Amino acid sequence: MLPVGNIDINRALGVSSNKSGTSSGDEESGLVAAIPGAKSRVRDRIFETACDLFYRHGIHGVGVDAIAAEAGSNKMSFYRSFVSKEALVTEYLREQEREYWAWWDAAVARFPDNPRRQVEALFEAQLAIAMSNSCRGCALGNAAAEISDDEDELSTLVRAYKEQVRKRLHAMAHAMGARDAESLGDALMLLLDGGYFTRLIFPLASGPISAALPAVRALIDAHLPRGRQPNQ
Amino acid sequence: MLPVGNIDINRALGVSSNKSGTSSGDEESGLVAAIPGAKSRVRDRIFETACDLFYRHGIHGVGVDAIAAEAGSNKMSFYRSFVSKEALVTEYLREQEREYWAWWDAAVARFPDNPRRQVEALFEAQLAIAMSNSCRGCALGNAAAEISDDEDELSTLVRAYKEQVRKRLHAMAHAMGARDAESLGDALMLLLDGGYFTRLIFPLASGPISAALPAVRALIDAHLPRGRQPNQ
DNA sequence: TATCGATGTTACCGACCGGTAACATACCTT
DNA sequence: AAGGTATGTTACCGGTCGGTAACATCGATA
Repeated sequence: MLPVGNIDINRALGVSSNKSGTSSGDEESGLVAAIPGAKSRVRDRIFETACDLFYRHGIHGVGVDAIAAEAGSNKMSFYRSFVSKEALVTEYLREQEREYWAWWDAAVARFPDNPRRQVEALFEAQLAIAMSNSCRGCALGNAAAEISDDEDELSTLVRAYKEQVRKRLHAMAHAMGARDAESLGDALMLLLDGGYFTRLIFPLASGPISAALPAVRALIDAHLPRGRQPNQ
Repeated sequence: MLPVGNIDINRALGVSSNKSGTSSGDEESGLVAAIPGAKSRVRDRIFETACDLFYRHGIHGVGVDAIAAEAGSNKMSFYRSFVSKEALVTEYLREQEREYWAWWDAAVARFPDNPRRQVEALFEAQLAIAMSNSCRGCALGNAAAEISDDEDELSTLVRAYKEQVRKRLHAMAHAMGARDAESLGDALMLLLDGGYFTRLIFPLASGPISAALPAVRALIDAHLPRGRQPNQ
């Protein structure tokens, strides 16, 4: 019924969603049994609504009926576009991951040759997002908190994502010439995820998340070879 | 059916649960309408099972039928001890908070006059818990991730708990004479919660959580007045 | 032995869940 | 105007959910 008011998690950085034309030429051969190739306005609307609702109320907290209704459609149209709720959830997580990396890359792209500034920019961008009212931390991480360990597909997806985060932070720590780069990268990850986690509870930036950036700087300083702390 | 195999989150530190005698004298006047005064073996068994299940599979992921069955009882006996599932959930969160502070106090008690060592001991204890197979991070925080914001009672409870954590860390940072004690305390909280959050995904201590303690030390050093970094 | 409280058992309720069938409409294309 | 495609509508299914009623059983106590 009521319009969604969709505020995207990465709106703050201008990362575009999947609004690409979906031009009506059918590149997928028409006889695909599964639905994933389906292109339609309803499908897009439903998917966006689902993403929004999942993020705001949790995956278990939203039923397909509610999703379809909030998208101004109905359950039957939902099942014409998605084989099951679980398939939708998987797609939701994948989309979140896609948007996350787009956001990450955008934040980092401004300082191609300065890994230290890249890391700082990352935490600046995180803080910027945290200032949004609709921010509820990390979508993938929250999903991990509510799905049980034995839901293999989902938790594998989330695990792979988190491992990517870790790998990238390791790489950046190494690139800036840090002693004990792995340890620094891990510490950065703790600060990052700590920010997401606490943002779930504390409104806007009133929580400890504001302390992330100074801590990041101090930690990097502590891991840089004596004598060259400059670079910024 | 199968026995629970209850491994408590704070078993690692020897913090006892609510095993106190529950001596059969009824201090509560018998005509209390609500159940909370009820004392019985079944109730305790059900409650412990519920705590275990909630922690392992999430609150939405466990029904009262499953709880009662796993406790070797049945739904009817459940509702003789708890007014509703929601009431049980509230009690679960309260219990988790109680156990958490007991754990915290135990970790900190060994160094009554050394706030820096206290903080370090806290993170050591966290790492010790993270080594347990059954560890799934912070029970209260996970609950926050799966309940929607409009569940007032629960989220208020979690918020109060997190604010307590923050307050205590601020106090400790201040007590150790840190410059910018609030910022240091917040950074410590980010590391702490980051550890809980990542522990959800990474098995045992293979995740970034091992980097928490060194980072804590480096951050404290950076916040201590020049000249006196000793103390350990 | 009689009684009473705590517990187990069965059956049930209404609500909601994920998912489907059958049919009606509206629109776009030719 | 004709046909097809996308969408809406209604009704339904089996299962599970939180929650309750009625009755049976067991054990301690008096």
